[in-house]
Amino acid sequence: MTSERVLSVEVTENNAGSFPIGVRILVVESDPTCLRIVSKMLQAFGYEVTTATRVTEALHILREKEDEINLILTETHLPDMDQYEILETLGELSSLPIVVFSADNNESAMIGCLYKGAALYLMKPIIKNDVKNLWQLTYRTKIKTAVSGKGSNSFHGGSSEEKASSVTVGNPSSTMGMTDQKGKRKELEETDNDDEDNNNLTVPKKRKLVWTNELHNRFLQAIRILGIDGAHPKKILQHMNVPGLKKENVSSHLQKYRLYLKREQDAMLKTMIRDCHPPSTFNLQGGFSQYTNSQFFMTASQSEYGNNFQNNLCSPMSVHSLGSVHSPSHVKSNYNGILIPNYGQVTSQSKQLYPSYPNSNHTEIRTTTDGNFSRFGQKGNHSVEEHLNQGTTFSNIGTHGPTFLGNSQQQVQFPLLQPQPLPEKEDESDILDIATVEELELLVMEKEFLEDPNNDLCHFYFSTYKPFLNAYNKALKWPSTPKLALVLYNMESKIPENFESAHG
DNA sequence: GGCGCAATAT
DNA sequence: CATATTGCGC
Repeated sequence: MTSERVLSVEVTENNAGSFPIGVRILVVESDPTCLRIVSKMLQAFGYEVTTATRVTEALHILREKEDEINLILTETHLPDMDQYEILETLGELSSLPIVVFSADNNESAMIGCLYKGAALYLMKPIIKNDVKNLWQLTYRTKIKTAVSGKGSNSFHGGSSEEKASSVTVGNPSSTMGMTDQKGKRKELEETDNDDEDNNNLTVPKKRKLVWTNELHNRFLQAIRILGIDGAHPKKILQHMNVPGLKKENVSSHLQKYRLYLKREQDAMLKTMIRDCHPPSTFNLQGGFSQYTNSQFFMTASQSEYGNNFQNNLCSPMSVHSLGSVHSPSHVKSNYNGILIPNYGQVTSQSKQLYPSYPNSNHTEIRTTTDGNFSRFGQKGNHSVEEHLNQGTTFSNIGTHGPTFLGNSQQQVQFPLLQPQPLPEKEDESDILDIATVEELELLVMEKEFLEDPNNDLCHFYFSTYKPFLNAYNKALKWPSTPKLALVLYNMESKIPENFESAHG
């Protein structure tokens, strides 16, 4: 066992590297919960996911549109087929790399699968690092198969949008042609290329870039590093270091981002003017300035819905994304006992991201009344419950080079809760089993730090704290609002009696 | 030539 | 709808 973990190359330093755009993975797993979690995990890394619960279904999908799939990730214990048979059948039908995952930890099963053609054997529970670099398997396959077509530099790159077909206009990069072969091969093929034997088991003709959480996180991170002055598309692109990403993508996103910020800010100012309650707790600039790093903490009183909350200093968009960066050790409680980490802030000592919009702000929760921006940086999930954010840090932004399969270093590890007894069945109870503010606070922190699929405890949250999750998800609709405060607000009716006294 | 911005296209 | 593309002024 563990051999697959050992097998992984551990590319120490440049772990940030690149990550997949437009890589679609077919996940075959009969257990819906597991399927969901794995899917989510994959999506968090920017993969696109197609799911199947049966082998037959998977076969169907492959027959229909194998060319849209880049990799198969399958459980080994499926109801309709024997484990090795699965591999054989899938292998016959498609030439896609097959990665299996299973709870089987016996060596023979593993070896058997590998022998039967699996490219990789992952053990359940799957963790973040297991899937992080799966795209590289597709890359390998691609190269192998692409050789026939174009010789050397046909790097469809696990990267993104193929400009492949269509293309209304002439061509963007005809001039440069294939000059780029160095460090970052961001450009893809020219418009006219693989005609003859179009090996379409490469990346499909996904042309529109989807700004996933991960992608957006990188975007934000880059901006944060660069500061307002350097936050231009070109630089951002460099810092993001995502293969396949083009400057135009960044520009476009940046444009949207700024627009968003502006609207946020406007709304904020309006509400400030309307009822200018001076910030009761402390003054933003002053209050925050002591923390120059990425850890801010804000106080939030759960008493008032309206105007007691401090807003984030920076991009509301970053609320979700940056959440994962802080270390809980910094979190202290005070005031009402509630202190939550603030996400997104304007770090970069002294320089603010968007000076034109005063960052000092204290506003109401309802800065954006309808929460229509809540989605920024969010993957396009619909059901509220699906809103699980991916926490990821990018400690080594700026380093280049591809990473390899492997679970190298863990970023920030949070000491956390002991595995709780997990009620087998879904607890539909509306009553939260939370006695103190500290517990709740912990829960919020833990959720943010640990919902990270990296941690198995996410199961725990799913099934146990449904009311909390609901409230939390509701809270996400207001990006610039301290989450905990909203969670509290939303849970108001469900907070146990002793709740108040706990922090009184 | 890059950038920001707005309009327009997809 | 989110993203891409284009055109214009800087």
